[in-house]
Amino acid sequence: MTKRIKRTLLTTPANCFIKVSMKHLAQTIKALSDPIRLRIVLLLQAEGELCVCDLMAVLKLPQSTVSRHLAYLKRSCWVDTRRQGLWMHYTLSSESCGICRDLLLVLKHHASTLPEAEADRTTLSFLLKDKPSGCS
Amino acid sequence: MTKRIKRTLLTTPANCFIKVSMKHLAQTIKALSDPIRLRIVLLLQAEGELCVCDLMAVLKLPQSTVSRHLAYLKRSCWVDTRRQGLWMHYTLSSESCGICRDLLLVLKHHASTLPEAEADRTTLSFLLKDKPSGCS
DNA sequence: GGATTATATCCGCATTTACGGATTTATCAA
DNA sequence: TTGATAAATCCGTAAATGCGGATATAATCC
Repeated sequence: MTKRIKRTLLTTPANCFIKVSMKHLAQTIKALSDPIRLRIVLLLQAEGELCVCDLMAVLKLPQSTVSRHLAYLKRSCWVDTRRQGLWMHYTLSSESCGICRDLLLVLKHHASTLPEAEADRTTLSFLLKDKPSGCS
Repeated sequence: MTKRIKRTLLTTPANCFIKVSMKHLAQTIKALSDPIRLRIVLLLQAEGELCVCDLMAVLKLPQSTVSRHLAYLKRSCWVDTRRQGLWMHYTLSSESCGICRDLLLVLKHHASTLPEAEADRTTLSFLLKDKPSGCS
Protein backbone atom coordinates (compact mmCIF):
# COMPACT_ATOMS: atom_id res chain seq x y z
CA MET A 1 0.00 0.00 0.00
CA THR A 2 1.24 3.44 -0.83
CA LYS A 3 1.83 5.74 2.06
CA ARG A 4 -0.39 8.77 1.80
CA ILE A 5 1.67 11.89 1.85
CA LYS A 6 0.50 14.48 4.33
CA ARG A 7 -0.13 17.73 2.56
CA THR A 8 -0.93 20.56 4.86
CA LEU A 9 -0.73 23.20 2.18
CA LEU A 10 -4.34 23.10 1.13
CA THR A 11 -5.93 21.57 4.17
CA THR A 12 -5.05 23.63 7.21
CA PRO A 13 -7.64 26.20 8.23
CA ALA A 14 -7.12 29.91 7.93
CA ASN A 15 -5.67 31.58 10.98
CA CYS A 16 -7.12 35.03 10.41
CA PHE A 17 -7.36 37.39 13.36
CA ILE A 18 -5.34 35.08 15.57
CA LYS A 19 -1.74 36.11 15.47
CA VAL A 20 -1.10 34.94 18.97
CA SER A 21 2.17 33.21 18.35
CA MET A 22 5.43 33.88 16.65
CA LYS A 23 4.74 30.88 14.44
CA HIS A 24 1.44 32.27 13.19
CA LEU A 25 2.93 35.67 12.58
CA ALA A 26 5.84 34.15 10.67
CA GLN A 27 3.34 32.22 8.56
CA THR A 28 1.46 35.40 7.75
CA ILE A 29 4.62 37.17 6.71
CA LYS A 30 5.77 34.15 4.72
CA ALA A 31 2.69 34.47 2.56
CA LEU A 32 4.13 37.76 1.32
CA SER A 33 7.65 36.46 0.84
CA ASP A 34 7.17 35.27 -2.72
CA PRO A 35 7.41 37.39 -5.87
CA ILE A 36 4.25 35.96 -7.43
CA ARG A 37 2.16 36.46 -4.31
CA LEU A 38 3.55 39.97 -3.90
CA ARG A 39 2.50 40.77 -7.46
CA ILE A 40 -0.96 39.37 -6.78
CA VAL A 41 -1.37 41.40 -3.61
CA LEU A 42 -0.20 44.58 -5.32
CA LEU A 43 -2.56 44.00 -8.24
CA LEU A 44 -5.45 43.50 -5.85
CA GLN A 45 -4.44 46.62 -3.97
CA ALA A 46 -4.47 48.61 -7.19
CA GLU A 47 -7.53 47.13 -8.83
CA GLY A 48 -9.74 46.11 -5.95
CA GLU A 49 -11.14 42.86 -7.25
CA LEU A 50 -9.85 40.31 -9.76
CA CYS A 51 -10.75 36.82 -10.88
CA VAL A 52 -8.36 33.96 -11.43
CA CYS A 53 -8.43 34.28 -15.20
CA ASP A 54 -7.42 37.95 -15.05
CA LEU A 55 -4.48 37.06 -12.85
CA MET A 56 -3.49 34.19 -15.13
CA ALA A 57 -3.40 36.59 -18.05
CA VAL A 58 -1.36 39.25 -16.27
CA LEU A 59 1.07 36.92 -14.53
CA LYS A 60 1.31 34.59 -17.53
CA LEU A 61 1.24 31.53 -15.33
CA PRO A 62 -0.78 28.30 -15.53
CA GLN A 63 -4.11 28.17 -13.79
CA SER A 64 -3.09 25.66 -11.17
CA THR A 65 -0.15 27.80 -10.14
CA VAL A 66 -2.23 30.94 -9.79
CA SER A 67 -4.95 29.09 -7.92
CA ARG A 68 -2.44 27.58 -5.55
CA HIS A 69 -0.93 30.94 -4.70
CA LEU A 70 -4.39 32.41 -4.16
CA ALA A 71 -5.26 29.53 -1.85
CA TYR A 72 -2.06 30.25 0.07
CA LEU A 73 -3.01 33.90 0.45
CA LYS A 74 -6.51 32.97 1.54
CA ARG A 75 -5.29 30.54 4.17
CA SER A 76 -3.02 33.25 5.50
CA CYS A 77 -5.88 35.76 5.84
CA TRP A 78 -4.67 38.04 3.08
CA VAL A 79 -7.59 37.73 0.66
CA ASP A 80 -11.33 37.14 0.60
CA THR A 81 -13.32 35.47 -2.15
CA ARG A 82 -16.67 36.14 -3.74
CA ARG A 83 -18.21 33.71 -6.18
CA GLN A 84 -20.21 35.04 -9.12
CA GLY A 85 -21.37 32.22 -11.29
CA LEU A 86 -18.35 30.45 -12.67
CA TRP A 87 -15.96 33.16 -11.61
CA MET A 88 -14.26 33.47 -8.29
CA HIS A 89 -13.35 37.04 -7.42
CA TYR A 90 -10.53 37.81 -5.07
CA THR A 91 -10.07 40.95 -2.98
CA LEU A 92 -7.70 41.95 -0.25
CA SER A 93 -9.27 40.91 3.00
CA SER A 94 -11.27 43.87 4.20
CA GLU A 95 -11.42 42.79 7.79
CA SER A 96 -7.85 41.70 8.02
CA CYS A 97 -6.09 41.95 11.32
CA GLY A 98 -4.12 45.01 12.30
CA ILE A 99 -0.75 43.71 11.33
CA CYS A 100 -1.96 42.73 7.87
CA ARG A 101 -3.40 46.19 7.34
CA ASP A 102 -0.17 47.83 8.39
CA LEU A 103 1.95 45.53 6.28
CA LEU A 104 -0.23 46.34 3.29
CA LEU A 105 0.30 50.04 3.88
CA VAL A 106 4.05 49.51 3.87
CA LEU A 107 3.79 47.56 0.63
CA LYS A 108 1.68 50.24 -0.97
CA HIS A 109 4.20 52.83 0.00
CA HIS A 110 7.35 51.00 -1.01
CA ALA A 111 6.48 48.31 -3.52
CA SER A 112 3.81 49.71 -5.78
CA THR A 113 6.40 51.81 -7.62
CA LEU A 114 8.57 48.83 -8.50
CA PRO A 115 8.91 48.41 -12.28
CA GLU A 116 7.30 44.98 -12.22
CA ALA A 117 4.33 46.28 -10.28
CA GLU A 118 3.82 49.10 -12.73
CA ALA A 119 4.19 46.76 -15.69
CA ASP A 120 1.61 44.42 -14.19
CA ARG A 121 -0.85 47.28 -13.75
CA THR A 122 -0.34 48.34 -17.35
CA THR A 123 -0.90 44.80 -18.60
CA LEU A 124 -4.02 44.57 -16.51
CA SER A 125 -5.49 47.84 -17.74
CA PHE A 126 -5.10 46.76 -21.38
CA LEU A 127 -6.67 43.46 -20.52
CA LEU A 128 -9.68 44.99 -18.80
CA LYS A 129 -10.18 47.54 -21.55
CA ASP A 130 -10.43 44.88 -24.24
CA LYS A 131 -12.62 42.61 -22.24
CA PRO A 132 -16.29 42.65 -23.35
CA SER A 133 -17.83 41.98 -20.00
CA GLY A 134 -17.45 38.48 -18.61
CA CYS A 135 -15.95 38.48 -15.20
CA SER A 136 -14.73 41.49 -13.24
CA MET B 1 33.14 12.21 -8.16
CA THR B 2 30.51 13.74 -5.99
CA LYS B 3 28.55 16.56 -7.47
CA ARG B 4 29.03 19.72 -5.48
CA ILE B 5 25.70 21.03 -4.35
CA LYS B 6 25.18 24.69 -5.01
CA ARG B 7 24.34 26.48 -1.81
CA THR B 8 23.39 30.04 -2.24
CA LEU B 9 22.36 30.51 1.36
CA LEU B 10 25.70 31.66 2.67
CA THR B 11 27.38 32.80 -0.50
CA THR B 12 25.24 35.41 -2.17
CA PRO B 13 26.07 39.03 -1.36
CA ALA B 14 23.85 41.28 0.67
CA ASN B 15 21.34 43.28 -1.28
CA CYS B 16 20.94 46.18 1.12
CA PHE B 17 19.54 49.42 -0.19
CA ILE B 18 18.67 47.88 -3.52
CA LYS B 19 15.10 46.71 -3.45
CA VAL B 20 14.63 47.27 -7.13
CA SER B 21 12.84 44.08 -7.94
CA MET B 22 9.99 42.03 -6.63
CA LYS B 23 12.44 39.19 -6.13
CA HIS B 24 14.69 41.24 -3.87
CA LEU B 25 11.76 42.56 -1.92
CA ALA B 26 10.36 39.05 -1.46
CA GLN B 27 13.78 37.92 -0.23
CA THR B 28 13.85 40.74 2.32
CA ILE B 29 10.42 39.84 3.62
CA LYS B 30 11.30 36.16 3.65
CA ALA B 31 14.06 36.88 6.12
CA LEU B 32 11.34 37.82 8.60
CA SER B 33 9.12 34.85 7.83
CA ASP B 34 10.68 32.51 10.36
CA PRO B 35 9.87 32.34 14.07
CA ILE B 36 13.50 32.18 15.15
CA ARG B 37 14.54 35.13 13.03
CA LEU B 38 11.51 37.08 14.22
CA ARG B 39 12.53 36.44 17.80
CA ILE B 40 16.07 37.58 17.04
CA VAL B 41 14.89 40.77 15.38
CA LEU B 42 12.55 41.57 18.26
CA LEU B 43 15.28 40.93 20.80
CA LEU B 44 17.62 43.25 18.93
CA GLN B 45 14.88 45.84 18.72
CA ALA B 46 14.38 45.67 22.48
CA GLU B 47 17.99 45.41 23.59
CA GLY B 48 19.93 47.23 20.92
CA GLU B 49 22.98 45.02 20.63
CA LEU B 50 23.58 41.35 21.33
CA CYS B 51 26.29 38.81 20.69
CA VAL B 52 25.81 35.29 19.40
CA CYS B 53 26.31 33.70 22.80
CA ASP B 54 23.54 35.83 24.34
CA LEU B 55 21.17 34.78 21.60
CA MET B 56 22.14 31.12 21.98
CA ALA B 57 21.30 31.33 25.66
CA VAL B 58 17.95 33.02 25.16
CA LEU B 59 16.82 30.99 22.19
CA LYS B 60 18.26 27.74 23.57
CA LEU B 61 19.53 26.70 20.17
CA PRO B 62 22.91 25.36 19.04
CA GLN B 63 25.53 27.83 17.95
CA SER B 64 25.53 26.85 14.30
CA THR B 65 21.80 27.34 14.07
CA VAL B 66 21.91 30.80 15.63
CA SER B 67 24.86 31.82 13.50
CA ARG B 68 23.14 30.63 10.35
CA HIS B 69 20.01 32.65 11.09
CA LEU B 70 22.12 35.71 11.85
CA ALA B 71 23.98 35.28 8.57
CA TYR B 72 20.62 35.09 6.83
CA LEU B 73 19.50 38.34 8.44
CA LYS B 74 22.77 40.02 7.54
CA ARG B 75 22.57 38.96 3.91
CA SER B 76 19.05 40.37 3.79
CA CYS B 77 20.16 43.76 5.15
CA TRP B 78 18.39 43.40 8.47
CA VAL B 79 21.39 43.48 10.81
CA ASP B 80 24.86 44.96 11.09
CA THR B 81 27.82 43.45 12.90
CA ARG B 82 30.55 44.86 15.09
CA ARG B 83 33.46 42.77 16.17
CA GLN B 84 34.91 43.26 19.62
CA GLY B 85 37.70 40.81 20.22
CA LEU B 86 36.25 37.34 20.07
CA TRP B 87 32.69 38.55 20.22
CA MET B 88 30.58 39.53 17.28
CA HIS B 89 27.86 42.00 18.20
CA TYR B 90 24.69 42.24 16.17
CA THR B 91 22.39 45.23 15.88
CA LEU B 92 19.46 46.06 13.68
CA SER B 93 20.83 47.73 10.61
CA SER B 94 20.86 51.43 11.38
CA GLU B 95 21.00 52.54 7.79
CA SER B 96 18.50 50.04 6.55
CA CYS B 97 16.40 50.92 3.59
CA GLY B 98 13.02 52.57 3.97
CA ILE B 99 10.97 49.45 3.67
CA CYS B 100 13.00 47.66 6.34
CA ARG B 101 12.54 50.57 8.70
CA ASP B 102 8.81 50.61 8.14
CA LEU B 103 8.49 46.85 8.51
CA LEU B 104 10.37 47.08 11.79
CA LEU B 105 7.93 49.69 13.04
CA VAL B 106 5.05 47.37 12.22
CA LEU B 107 6.75 44.55 14.08
CA LYS B 108 7.38 46.73 17.08
CA HIS B 109 3.77 47.73 17.15
CA HIS B 110 2.20 44.33 16.63
CA ALA B 111 4.71 41.64 17.58
CA SER B 112 6.61 42.87 20.59
CA THR B 113 3.65 42.12 22.85
CA LEU B 114 3.45 38.48 21.83
CA PRO B 115 3.97 36.14 24.80
CA GLU B 116 7.05 34.59 23.27
CA ALA B 117 8.62 37.98 22.68
CA GLU B 118 7.98 39.03 26.26
CA ALA B 119 9.33 35.74 27.58
CA ASP B 120 12.47 36.17 25.52
CA ARG B 121 13.02 39.65 26.90
CA THR B 122 12.61 38.36 30.44
CA THR B 123 15.07 35.55 29.84
CA LEU B 124 17.51 38.02 28.40
CA SER B 125 17.26 40.45 31.27
CA PHE B 126 18.03 37.73 33.79
CA LEU B 127 20.92 36.63 31.65
CA LEU B 128 22.42 40.09 31.36
CA LYS B 129 21.95 40.80 35.06
CA ASP B 130 23.96 37.74 36.08
CA LYS B 131 26.67 38.23 33.55
CA PRO B 132 29.93 39.56 35.07
CA SER B 133 31.09 41.54 32.07
CA GLY B 134 32.29 39.54 29.08
CA CYS B 135 30.50 40.47 25.97
CA SER B 136 27.63 42.92 25.58
C1' DG C 1 54.13 28.99 18.44
C1' DG C 2 50.24 26.64 20.97
C1' DA C 3 46.01 26.72 23.65
C1' DT C 4 41.57 28.67 24.20
C1' DT C 5 37.32 30.77 23.11
C1' DA C 6 33.67 32.79 20.02
C1' DT C 7 31.89 32.62 15.71
C1' DA C 8 31.41 31.20 10.78
C1' DT C 9 31.01 27.80 7.50
C1' DC C 10 30.71 23.05 5.68
C1' DC C 11 28.11 19.15 4.48
C1' DG C 12 25.15 14.99 4.63
C1' DC C 13 20.64 14.13 5.51
C1' DA C 14 15.72 14.75 6.17
C1' DT C 15 11.93 17.56 5.46
C1' DT C 16 9.44 20.95 3.11
C1' DT C 17 8.03 23.38 -0.74
C1' DA C 18 7.02 24.59 -5.57
C1' DC C 19 5.71 23.32 -10.04
C1' DG C 20 2.25 22.29 -13.48
C1' DG C 21 -0.27 18.72 -16.15
C1' DA C 22 -4.15 15.88 -15.04
C1' DT C 23 -8.26 15.36 -12.72
C1' DT C 24 -12.16 16.78 -10.01
C1' DT C 25 -15.59 20.01 -8.56
C1' DA C 26 -18.83 23.78 -9.15
C1' DT C 27 -21.90 26.44 -11.87
C1' DC C 28 -24.71 27.60 -15.59
C1' DA C 29 -27.29 27.12 -19.90
C1' DA C 30 -29.43 24.62 -23.52
C1' DT D 1 -28.94 15.40 -18.62
C1' DT D 2 -25.27 16.95 -21.24
C1' DG D 3 -21.74 20.10 -22.47
C1' DA D 4 -18.93 23.89 -21.50
C1' DT D 5 -16.22 26.81 -18.65
C1' DA D 6 -13.75 28.52 -14.37
C1' DA D 7 -11.50 27.22 -10.55
C1' DA D 8 -9.78 23.95 -6.92
C1' DT D 9 -7.30 20.10 -5.85
C1' DC D 10 -4.37 16.02 -6.67
C1' DC D 11 0.03 14.02 -7.17
C1' DG D 12 4.67 12.67 -8.96
C1' DT D 13 8.85 14.88 -9.33
C1' DA D 14 12.38 18.26 -8.74
C1' DA D 15 14.34 21.81 -6.15
C1' DA D 16 14.93 24.44 -1.99
C1' DT D 17 15.47 24.71 2.82
C1' DG D 18 16.55 23.69 7.64
C1' DC D 19 19.11 21.24 10.96
C1' DG D 20 23.17 20.57 13.79
C1' DG D 21 27.56 18.01 14.54
C1' DA D 22 31.98 18.58 12.63
C1' DT D 23 35.33 21.52 11.09
C1' DA D 24 37.50 25.92 9.87
C1' DT D 25 38.55 30.63 10.95
C1' DA D 26 39.54 34.55 13.80
C1' DA D 27 41.13 36.83 17.83
C1' DT D 28 43.45 36.77 22.25
C1' DC D 29 46.50 35.37 25.83
C1' DC D 30 50.39 32.84 27.63
